[in-house]
Amino acid sequence: MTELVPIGLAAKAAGCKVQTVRYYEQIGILPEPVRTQGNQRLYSETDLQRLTFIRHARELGFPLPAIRDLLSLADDPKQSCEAADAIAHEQLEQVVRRITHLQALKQELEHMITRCSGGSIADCRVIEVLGDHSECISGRH
Amino acid sequence: MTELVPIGLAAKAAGCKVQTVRYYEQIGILPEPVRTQGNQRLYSETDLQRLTFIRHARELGFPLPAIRDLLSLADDPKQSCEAADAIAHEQLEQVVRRITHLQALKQELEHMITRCSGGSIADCRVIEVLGDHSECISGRH
DNA sequence: CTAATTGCTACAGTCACTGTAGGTTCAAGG
DNA sequence: CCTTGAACCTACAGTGACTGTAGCAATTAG
Repeated sequence: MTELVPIGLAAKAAGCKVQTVRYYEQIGILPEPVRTQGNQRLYSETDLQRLTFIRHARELGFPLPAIRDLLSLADDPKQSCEAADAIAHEQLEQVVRRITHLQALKQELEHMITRCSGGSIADCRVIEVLGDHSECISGRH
Repeated sequence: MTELVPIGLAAKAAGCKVQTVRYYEQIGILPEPVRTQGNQRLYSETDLQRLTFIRHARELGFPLPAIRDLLSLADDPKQSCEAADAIAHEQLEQVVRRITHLQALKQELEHMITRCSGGSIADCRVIEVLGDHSECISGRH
């Protein structure tokens, strides 16, 4: 008999909440696990690996549909690696795009903040800049 | 008579969808505008300014509750600038935190991708790394 | 005058969970 | 054996910030 763990321990091992594990089962990316006589879920080592895979991918920002694709690739080891590689590249591009976007925001926020001299709202640069797009550093997004 | 514009033009001017404008009214951060006899919304210059303010703040990543606060500050020009400044600083911190996080993700994705040699799934590094936390560059997040 | 566009309300759906209510099961201590 | 308390169960509502849809009514251009 291999070790079977209840949902609480499975969630803890994967670093997520109990509800999240049930949610993954509900949307069909985690298989329905074995149950006790009392109807409580018991997860096998394989189940835990799959859950860990999902959580790790989520932490890397992969959306669930992409993870679904990755899992079905992982389930079929004879398939080419290309598809998985493409998904990872797509995700990397997304991350790079988001970083670029956030760095522009950072610039603009810093610009806004340094111009605020700390008087009353009437001459607050933060409020003013927000109300006037022409004061943007980089123009329209 | 000042220029009053229908919702479509207001949305276009602010760079958002018509539904978004109605949504802002619904949650109470845009006032109910004047209507035509036929019950269609007409926006004044003041309304447009407020909408632009909201959109600009949203583009900078401010959440709506923060924008609500900024607006009530902006509505009362005698108040101190401090509160607005604090909200902007908070937002800047958030952005910086997100950039840091995304840069770590970028590292890990790149690491994962460069190790993928392009064979079959059986020895795909992308799949493997996702399934095994110990291969992370930076350990647990 | 008519057709196309734009507008209206009300509501459901998105993503990836998270929280809640009201109950049941399990493991440990007495 | 019994009880207590933690962990579990289902089912459903809520989050944020919109977005989409259905089924109409009003407006505008030709």
